[in-house]
Amino acid sequence: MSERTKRKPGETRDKLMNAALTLVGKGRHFTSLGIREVTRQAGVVPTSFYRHFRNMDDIGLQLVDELGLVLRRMMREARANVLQADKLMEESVGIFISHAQANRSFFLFMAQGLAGESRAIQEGIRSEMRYFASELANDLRRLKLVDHLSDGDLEMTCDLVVRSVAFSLTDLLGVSAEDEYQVEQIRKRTTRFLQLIFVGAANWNNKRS
Amino acid sequence: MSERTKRKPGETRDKLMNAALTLVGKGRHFTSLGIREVTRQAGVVPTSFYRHFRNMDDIGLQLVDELGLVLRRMMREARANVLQADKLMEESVGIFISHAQANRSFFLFMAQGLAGESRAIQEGIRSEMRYFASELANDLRRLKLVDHLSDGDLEMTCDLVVRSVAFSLTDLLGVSAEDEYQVEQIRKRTTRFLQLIFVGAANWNNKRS
DNA sequence: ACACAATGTGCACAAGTGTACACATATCAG
DNA sequence: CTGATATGTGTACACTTGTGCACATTGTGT
Repeated sequence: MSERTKRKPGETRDKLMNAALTLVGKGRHFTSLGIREVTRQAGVVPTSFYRHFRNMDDIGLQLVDELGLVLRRMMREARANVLQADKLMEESVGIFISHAQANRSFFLFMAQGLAGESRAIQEGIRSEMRYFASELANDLRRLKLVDHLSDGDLEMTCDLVVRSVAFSLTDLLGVSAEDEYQVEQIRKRTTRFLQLIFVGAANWNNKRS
Repeated sequence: MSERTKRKPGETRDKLMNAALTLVGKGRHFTSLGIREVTRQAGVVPTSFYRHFRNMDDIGLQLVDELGLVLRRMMREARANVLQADKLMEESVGIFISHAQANRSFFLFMAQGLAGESRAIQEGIRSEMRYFASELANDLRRLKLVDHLSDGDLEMTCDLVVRSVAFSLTDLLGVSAEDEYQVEQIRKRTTRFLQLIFVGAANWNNKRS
């Protein structure tokens, strides 16, 4: 009946995760964050941390899960907006860039985690990327754009696409979102990368065997 | 005239840089290393650090320079060994993998630095990669393998190649060098990535306009 | 309404950290 | 050889860190 409860369940938990993300967004590296630092940023007493997480690795893993949600949202939007095949890559790259900017901290966290020091987090992020690549392969097959490729080759192509885009991420996160010129450069280059890859995929079978 | 001096110039400096590298090799992330930790590993008193470096970023930058040397050595070996064009990619990937394993710590440091928290180190590594890509472009042009590509397109292709290989690095560094099966998988996949890219490059002009 | 579990707080402490300062020793130029 | 300079060492201090413990507050199922 209490109209407004002073303490919602999981409130501090969210505050802590947001705090960690905020610090990452400010340029700190996740691996170098400490428990006290995070709780301070969250405006919470240090010991509260242990009510929700065992250690920093733990909070990292939970951030990976949330990262998964962000990626799914992005995929959903891409599927909804990319209708005609000819603009496929420009559109996709555009959607990717706008999501990366809207969730800057999340993507920073992702880029860091790929070479982070926690094997578990690393594996988590890698797994998200694999999932993303396989969904991409499904979509492409459904659109009948790549009938000439074997399943294995299609998977490889999508893997390379996802990697290339992920690498562009580090370019993108290195420039401020306001620097429109630089962002535009990155957009163009990433798009061309993808086009190059798909030209390769289109002519793949001719070469092999 | 002293046959053996007890203290060689720059000896501690090297010990410190090796110590930092060793710690990175052991799985620690460079950004999370502290001055005391490094000096301890080097078997040196903490204050000695300041005789050679201003702070951790400084030592990181000097490591980037040494990384440059490692990369040059690798390029030289590649140029010497890759003679016939048909085996070009297998050979190159092989050389890359063996160098990456021989200098594991250096390449770990490189992979970490790409998303590290020091803008300067990040920029340094990025610059090494650009240099590498442009040298690759020179070599390819010299071998007359890519006459149909404009300078810009060739540069882009090489950029994508370098990025893909760099990303494979994170795969490679994630498995132990003794796990031959996994290493072989990575070798195959990376080679196929490069082949795909070059098939794309070979058919690039047909597509564009 | 009540007891219990979940969550938040304050305090404490040992350990580790960056770095300043004064001093010792080695190397080198003249 | 002699001083100057570069390099290494020991001590010290103010802070920060992770985390254990006892206690306060809140939310929930019955």
